Amino acid sequence: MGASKSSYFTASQNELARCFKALAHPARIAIIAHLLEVEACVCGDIVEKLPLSQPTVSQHLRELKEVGLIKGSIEGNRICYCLDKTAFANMQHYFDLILQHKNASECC
Amino acid sequence: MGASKSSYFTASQNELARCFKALAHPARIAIIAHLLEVEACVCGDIVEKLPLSQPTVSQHLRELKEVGLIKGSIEGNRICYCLDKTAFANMQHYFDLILQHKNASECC
DNA sequence: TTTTGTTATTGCAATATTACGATAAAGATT
DNA sequence: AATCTTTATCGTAATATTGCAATAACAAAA
Repeated sequence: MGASKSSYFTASQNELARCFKALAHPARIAIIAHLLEVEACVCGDIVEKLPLSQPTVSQHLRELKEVGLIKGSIEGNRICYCLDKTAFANMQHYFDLILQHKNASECC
Repeated sequence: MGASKSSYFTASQNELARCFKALAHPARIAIIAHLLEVEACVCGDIVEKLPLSQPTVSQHLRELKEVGLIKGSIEGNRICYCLDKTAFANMQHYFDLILQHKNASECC
């Protein structure tokens, strides 16, 4: 019955899926787009930009942070978030591997 | 309430999230890995390789097909699946854009 | 035509995600 | 200290995903 048999797959397959899952919501795509554009990346700014409540944004930020796509540093009262491009580079590598793979896969 | 306010976001944000969602499960990562390795890409082969039932694999294949990451062609009785590398190239472009973006984002 | 083989679909139970009000936590301000 | 500001967490309702048995659909084989 139901939901996620992650123990059946390899660690790297689970990890990769976990990273993609972090990107699998438009709000988190929007957060990333915003962090890419602005210099000041205070959490409150993101809440204002998105049509979502503060707790919901905070939850999305946590999911992005948990897979390492963003970092947050405490600045007194506030928290400054920004992208960690290393994590994005790691994910890009997955597509490199697929696209560089020479096979006859285009059989259909 | 709950679950998905996709109407609040742009079409491209929703589309991108939808593609990432297709990759957000280890079984689908495993299917892609298998299609990359083998020449013969008959559906039944995938079912044998994965620790999941035939209906479950069929459902995962449909999700991959719906976002264009794989294609399926009918071969008499069977269906031959393979990767569509164009779709992967499109997704890779997202990471290109982020990584090429010159900003002071590393503020944390 | 009946049977067999292969894949898709349906229906449903278990689990996960999403969203937010309420509230907690903690630094800043008065 | 009391209050304000900012962010995180808890609790919970609504919705989505996952997995599979049962079954349908359909071509191939007998």
